[in-house]
Amino acid sequence: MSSILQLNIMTPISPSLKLILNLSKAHVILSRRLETRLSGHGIGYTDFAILLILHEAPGQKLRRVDLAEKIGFTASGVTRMLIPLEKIGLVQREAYERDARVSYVGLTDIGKQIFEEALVSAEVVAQDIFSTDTITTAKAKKLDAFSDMLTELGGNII
Amino acid sequence: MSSILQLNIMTPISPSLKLILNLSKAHVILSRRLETRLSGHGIGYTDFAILLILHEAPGQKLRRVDLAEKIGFTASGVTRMLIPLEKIGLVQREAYERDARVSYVGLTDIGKQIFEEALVSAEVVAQDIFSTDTITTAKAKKLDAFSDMLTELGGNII
DNA sequence: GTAAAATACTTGACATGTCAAGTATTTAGC
DNA sequence: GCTAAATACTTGACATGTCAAGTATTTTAC
Repeated sequence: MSSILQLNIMTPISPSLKLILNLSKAHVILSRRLETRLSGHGIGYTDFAILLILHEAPGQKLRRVDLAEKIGFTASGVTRMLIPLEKIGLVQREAYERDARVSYVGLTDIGKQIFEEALVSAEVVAQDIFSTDTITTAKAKKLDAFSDMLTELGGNII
Repeated sequence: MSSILQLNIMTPISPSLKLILNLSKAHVILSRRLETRLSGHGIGYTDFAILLILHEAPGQKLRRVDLAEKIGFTASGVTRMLIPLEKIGLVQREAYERDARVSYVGLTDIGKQIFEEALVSAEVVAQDIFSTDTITTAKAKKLDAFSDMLTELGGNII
């Protein structure tokens, strides 16, 4: 530091690393926006994701370990997240007779109803975010390429 | 439910909503991967992001409120995250004589050194993630478009 | 068949944030 | 210039996860 004017001459941050950091921030911004809207239905962003995954699953139920893999949590995290959802009756535990280690999580009728109501709100937010007003330079066509990239990066919830 | 075979006939999840959920999962996967590598430098993923933002800031310092906006946290979150970083001497608090409400956070010499070492590790992970092996269909050329989209979605850390 | 390894899940201790409220200081409006 | 509003930051209480370790059950390998 011989110079008083500290110019940032070397900023060797690669585009790849920038992308990862920017993706994290985008997640924070977007999830917060959905969270706000979903709170009107009494559930959070993660709760919504869990309900959605169960809703799309065959028989609307899943092994906890598979749910964990889908949503990107640890098994422990799934156990923790499901506790309040079971308590308010949106999901229920189902034993698996062929393997006593396994317990399935299934969507209840109430859970399905709450999810479908919340989905409407979530879609409003999503459409708002991706309205052509806000997304200008990157056109709607590019959404597919964007989604493909996300999937390759591990983002394959649904 | 009159049918025994429960077909999922209606799955009206829009591409926009899917994209948001997949983006969140991608964040979890990617940040976990970086976190693992950064732990060897004694810092976490968020710590790294904070150090990076400060490193790129003019004078390598920032008001806490501006740091919060950059990283996408609440002001409270920034206060909390900075406590351990101050304690181990990677950042330091700097008073602002023109406004007593404000306190700047600046990178220390040690903080700069640790960051630059951690950056090497982070870049290795980033290059690995975006190596053409893993990213096949979406080519490296598309990274720019992807980054543009992220920026429009609020992902503008750097 | 049985011991060892693997798998599914839970739990205690803790990290990393948020939200609502509070303090201190500055700015704006009259 | 003085009061009210806005801004910057912190703090207590809490939510949402992780990690390491533990339990129970099943599978593998000999």
